[in-house]
Amino acid sequence: MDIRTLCLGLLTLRDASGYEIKKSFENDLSDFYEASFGSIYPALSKLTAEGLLTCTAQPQEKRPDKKVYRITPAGRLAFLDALAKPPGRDHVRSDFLATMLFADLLPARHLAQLIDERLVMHRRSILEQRALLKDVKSAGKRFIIDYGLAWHEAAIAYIEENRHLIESEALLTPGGGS
Amino acid sequence: MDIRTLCLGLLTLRDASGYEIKKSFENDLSDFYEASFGSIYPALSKLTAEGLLTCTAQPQEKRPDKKVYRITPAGRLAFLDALAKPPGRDHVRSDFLATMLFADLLPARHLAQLIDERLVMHRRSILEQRALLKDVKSAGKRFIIDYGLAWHEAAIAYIEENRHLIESEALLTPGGGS
DNA sequence: GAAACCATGTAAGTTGTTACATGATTGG
DNA sequence: CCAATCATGTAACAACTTACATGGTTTC
Repeated sequence: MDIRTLCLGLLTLRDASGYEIKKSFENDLSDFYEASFGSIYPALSKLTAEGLLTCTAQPQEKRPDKKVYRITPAGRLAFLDALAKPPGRDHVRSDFLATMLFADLLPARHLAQLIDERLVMHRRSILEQRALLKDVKSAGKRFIIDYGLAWHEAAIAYIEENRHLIESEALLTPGGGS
Repeated sequence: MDIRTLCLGLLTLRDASGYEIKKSFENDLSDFYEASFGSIYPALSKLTAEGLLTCTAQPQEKRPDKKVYRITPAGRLAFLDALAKPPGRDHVRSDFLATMLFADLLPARHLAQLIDERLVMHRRSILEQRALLKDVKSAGKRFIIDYGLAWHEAAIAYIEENRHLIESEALLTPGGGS
């Protein structure tokens, strides 16, 4: 599913501006999707040009107009059509895991630090997602946020239980450099 | 980490041809990285041109020469340099989870089928990864394959325990179409 | 007073995929 | 006999990110 289609989908949940859609990507969707303004704004313009969205400009003083998008009936149909197609497979790309593959090339301290930071990141994500969960009504949104939480917790558990397997083989270089 | 750098890294583990590197991506790395021939072959050519790899063509009868790449000392340094930089954050993109966000727009049967297929996919991945695990010696490789297994297992557990939350809200459309 | 937030948009650049081009061999 | 495996490579295309362009407001 491309950004364009996801924007359309998010607008089935509520009317929103490009900026608010970006926030959505950074909050609820942050664990399994990303999008920058550079892809969101053009997507919204194009969808509007195609009649799948309408746009109402709310004049704001001393600021660019806030453009609130609303999905049209044609937009809803188009989105249902996209949803009906079998979902593609996940695309994952983890620098962290790629690095762990080469754990034995890293100085022990550096490796330990990377792992510690990873754990911190997971714990921070858990706190953020839990905070979001409080005012979520939609079952779908709750499901995916909880999924993210379960994933972060599983990752923490796995890493804590197994880090010794790679740390015991890491390079034992005494002096790091400076 | 881009494909280019990962190819370089894989060649720190053993000499390999482009074809074999592709296999590696489809096996050990399949859960958290992907790469097509269209990115691998040009990457290897470029790395060779830059002196980070050497290439030995093994003539094969009735087949294109098999080009076996080997990392050079300069290549090793370049890779260590890349490893030293802090890893970027994960990039995940899951069509499945995006679809689940809109579970209430889907006919109940379709939703149930998507979830069932997802579970099948996870179970198949577990079998494949377990098979790979048998002849793995490197601690790093073992760590990441086990990580994948833990992830698949956590996903199955989560989905089985929570699918009812979205399935009870799915559209109750009696006739699907045909 | 600096950083982050609000608010939109474009253009250039990166990175990668898909499809094409070629073709023998092996296993079911 | 059909599909998969082995084996390499290129060109066109897609999709997205980064950086630029602009500028007031709120929070620490």
